[in-house]
Amino acid sequence: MTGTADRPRKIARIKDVALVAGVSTATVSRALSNPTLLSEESRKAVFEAIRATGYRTNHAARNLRQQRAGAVLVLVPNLSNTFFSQILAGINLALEATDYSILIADSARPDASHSLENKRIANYFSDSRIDGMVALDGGLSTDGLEQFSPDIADKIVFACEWIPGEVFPSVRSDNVKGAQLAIRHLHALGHRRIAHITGPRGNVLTRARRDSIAPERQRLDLPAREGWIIHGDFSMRAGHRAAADICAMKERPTAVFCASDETALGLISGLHHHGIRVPEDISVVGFDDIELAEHYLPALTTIRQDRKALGRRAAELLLDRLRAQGPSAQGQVDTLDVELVVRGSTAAPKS
Amino acid sequence: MTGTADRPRKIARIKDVALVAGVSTATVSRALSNPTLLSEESRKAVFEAIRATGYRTNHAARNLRQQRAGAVLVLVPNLSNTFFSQILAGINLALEATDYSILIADSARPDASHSLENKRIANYFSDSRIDGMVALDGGLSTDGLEQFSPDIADKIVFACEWIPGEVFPSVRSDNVKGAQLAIRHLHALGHRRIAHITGPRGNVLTRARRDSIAPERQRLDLPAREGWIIHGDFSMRAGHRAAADICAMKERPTAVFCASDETALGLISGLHHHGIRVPEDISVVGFDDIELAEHYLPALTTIRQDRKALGRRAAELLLDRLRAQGPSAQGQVDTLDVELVVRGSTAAPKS
DNA sequence: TGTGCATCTGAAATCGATTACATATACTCG
DNA sequence: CGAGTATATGTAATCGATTTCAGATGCACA
Repeated sequence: MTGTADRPRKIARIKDVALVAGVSTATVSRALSNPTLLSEESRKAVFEAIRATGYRTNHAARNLRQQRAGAVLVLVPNLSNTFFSQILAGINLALEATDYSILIADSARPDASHSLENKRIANYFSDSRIDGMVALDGGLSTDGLEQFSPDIADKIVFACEWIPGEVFPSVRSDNVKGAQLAIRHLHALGHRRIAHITGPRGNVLTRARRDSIAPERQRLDLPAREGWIIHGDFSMRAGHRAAADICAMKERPTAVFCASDETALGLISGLHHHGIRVPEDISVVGFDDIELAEHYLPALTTIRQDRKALGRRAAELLLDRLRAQGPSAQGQVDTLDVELVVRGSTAAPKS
Repeated sequence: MTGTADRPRKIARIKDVALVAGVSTATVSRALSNPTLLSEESRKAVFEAIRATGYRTNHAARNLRQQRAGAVLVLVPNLSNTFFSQILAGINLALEATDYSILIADSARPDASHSLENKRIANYFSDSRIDGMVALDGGLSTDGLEQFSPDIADKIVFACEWIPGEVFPSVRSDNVKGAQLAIRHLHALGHRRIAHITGPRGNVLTRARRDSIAPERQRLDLPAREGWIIHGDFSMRAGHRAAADICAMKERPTAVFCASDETALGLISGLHHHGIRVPEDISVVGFDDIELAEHYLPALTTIRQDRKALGRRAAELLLDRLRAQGPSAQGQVDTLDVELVVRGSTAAPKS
């Protein structure tokens, strides 16, 4: 009692369908790719035969003939980092309706050099395993990418991060606005001494967020101290460590804008260990609005970026490029809006 | 000034290599797959030609000929859920050395029925897009999977979750031991009234963890109340909501064991809103040891499961099965150890 | 009636590798 | 020395689809 009907022992090929339908394989193929070409009669016969045989297209054969791979690579800086799952979800959303599969690879290979790493990526292309790539890692070295032939460069889109000065199109959040919103919010609450914990050195997001602060400080006539820019790396640990630095300052800031939510949470935790309360003693603003931000104690005031949309847009952009024939416009940048989400970790400074 | 050497305008095929090396395509192919078969002379010639032409194997062609797909599907219940990225990282670790690509798909399709969903998965196989699958979703309905032909059933491995009573091999954490460790730890601290917030109804992990509690309570002679098993769904929100329930109890528990860290964190946050302190008033234990657990306020006592190892083992198991010829042993279960990590969210009960 | 065009279909080439089979050569051993 | 084996290589079939090209049919119109 395993099933209602006997299953064919072999998987049906297009030849079998043609046989059953009493037509040629060409006709079956056309029925699938361009049904209007066929007469009503053969169309019916073919679809009936497909149903009867349980036929499904063999992708390897199709891809070989059509000189495509049918897959898109998503290059994630670090798969273990939970930050990227939302972006991945967005990419998946855009691609699951298409006949492109998603292939993932982790670009964080501590043992491999940059050039080796880039070779590995290029190989995905030349192996004809992928047709295009969504890169989440702005840290790819330009050297290696230059070695990509120009038509491969047309098949890469960056999401979230990007390579400064390069031609690859990218989708990113409005990091400048995010930083401005954070500073203005703190300023509006009455804060003047505002510190910043940065992301990792060399990262484009680090730079975009960090460098937006100085002009904004100037505009609002806020003081600046060198020590108020604290080096971090987006991690909780970085926030935790920064707490000690901040406690040791003689001119202690009353508010800290962190380049990531994780760092903000680590900071709050670290400050707590030092007996400093948030937001009573120090206000903290994050960046990202990860799910946890809402549930932390205190709930985190942060800059929300829509990671799912980021991934989705990037995938759509890539699809456009893959479907387009000739070389496409270079350096297209798609900037997604961010918004300030005010929660419990910010308040007016004391006194 | 675009590069140092001219790049061939067309991608080299095996035929080109053969031409350059002065051998047949068969010899080139053998040089790649089984070099010892060749004479020193031709081997050298071939490799030299490969280097000269920049030849890379076309995977579509190879896969077509070898009747394989060269990819493995990872079925994730919900890509947005950050829980799975570590497992994914583990799977990646095991597969990146092989010539299998990782393909991901999200099984959370609210619009689709189970049978449709299962069809979609089966299609990945019959499309010859994948050779095997690592499923992280124990919620796959058995109905659909029964429709898979037996040889497809040989190509599925479960990680983390599993389908009770089914033949698919699986890799899982020792959920029973985890629950026991949690209860014993609380008992050792002096707690007697211990509540539990479960995972989602119908989930195998929910059941495994929940059902391990009663025997342990009995063994330790701890009281049980019906209300002390609170229905949840692994989410923070569930923990948040449960806080209200707990506060309303006339026989309030002094400790809560949560089926997930996220729920535990939500609970702590919720309890805080009600003016109940952790661990002073109520102790809380989680399950998973997500990165955040260490950095929360208070740091979370929890059961650590090695998600990366989970993914890695599952992938290795799948590889074994794929490489094996005939049908393999059914129902193999690989249980990974868990450990108790004691942090700040548990303490002896007051008075 | 014949020409021209539109519509539909099939035969066969093609994508790029792997591999079964055949063959050629060298070597071993009775 | 000849049969038998091992070694090295090439020829051509093969995987399963798509697509070019050509042919067949039917119809409109001069």
